[in-house]
Amino acid sequence: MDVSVKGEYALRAVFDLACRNAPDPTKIAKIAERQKIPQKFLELILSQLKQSGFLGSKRGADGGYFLARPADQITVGAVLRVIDGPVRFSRKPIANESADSPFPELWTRAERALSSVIDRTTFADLVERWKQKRAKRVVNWEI
Amino acid sequence: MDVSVKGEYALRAVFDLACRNAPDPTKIAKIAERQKIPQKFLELILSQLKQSGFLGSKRGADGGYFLARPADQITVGAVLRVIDGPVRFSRKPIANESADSPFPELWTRAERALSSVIDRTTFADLVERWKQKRAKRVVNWEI
DNA sequence: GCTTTCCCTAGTAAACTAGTGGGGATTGCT
DNA sequence: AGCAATCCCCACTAGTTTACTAGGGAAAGC
Repeated sequence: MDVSVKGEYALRAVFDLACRNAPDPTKIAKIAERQKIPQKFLELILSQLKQSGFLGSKRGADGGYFLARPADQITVGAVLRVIDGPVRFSRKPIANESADSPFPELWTRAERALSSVIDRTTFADLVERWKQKRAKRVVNWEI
Repeated sequence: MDVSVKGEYALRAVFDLACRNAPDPTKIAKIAERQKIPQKFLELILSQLKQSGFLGSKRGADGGYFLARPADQITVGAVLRVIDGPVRFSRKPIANESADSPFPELWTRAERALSSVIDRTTFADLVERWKQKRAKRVVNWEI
């Protein structure tokens, strides 16, 4: 019922890349350091995110990872789904289970409510909100 | 990210009791049979639901379990919380984690969306909806 | 007093989580 | 061409959680 550590690492990594929207690649080691993620574990995650089409990479010295699409076309939900599996509220129903129960309908309602949050939030949104928050804090300090 | 089998068993058990709103107790074995739940496992779950105040019980021959409150005062969310733990979308943040991230706010939004579904749905609602669905099906058959 | 029921503690196989380790294969730089 | 930095890939593992099962014990009703 909650997103795994791996899932949160994935989100943080994509967010890190979305923040610096430069086209030049960022090294695994840098992301790992900034986001406090075990490097070897992060390698696994980034590789998976690349396979799924969210990230691109460049090898060799001065290589690294970068967003394969603009940040406003990557949603939190999509990233979570490839890392943590389908975002359900209930578990997958087993085959010959009688559907004669009121719960499946409830689960789809719950999942729709969830999706309406995480599938409408892009990393561009997150970066923007985060910058605004930062700005507000600075203003408060200056008063 | 999804409710456990145990959680679903608990919901089905409470639903079973809510359907027959009789005040006389229902035996574990009956619930287990109707809902296809391993009996010993169900004992564990019912005991937990009693400790949490949802159910009452009566011992001896002709004993069993019953709802401790009317069905319209038991929500799906409340039952799930005592069985599966807090209904979160993200995991509990560790202590010294820098909150300097855009995600906590997103998680609270997701959790609010979820709660708005499961904390507003009572077992009385479920029973009513289920009966209506049944009725509709019968009508269709009669046409 | 005997059975039927709830009640309680412990254990356990399988699956999953959160990593680690060891080495390749590519690329860019000099 | 040589070298170092980087991504890439596969296997392995300690620890935790899940979904149960075993084996009784205690109380209530007939």
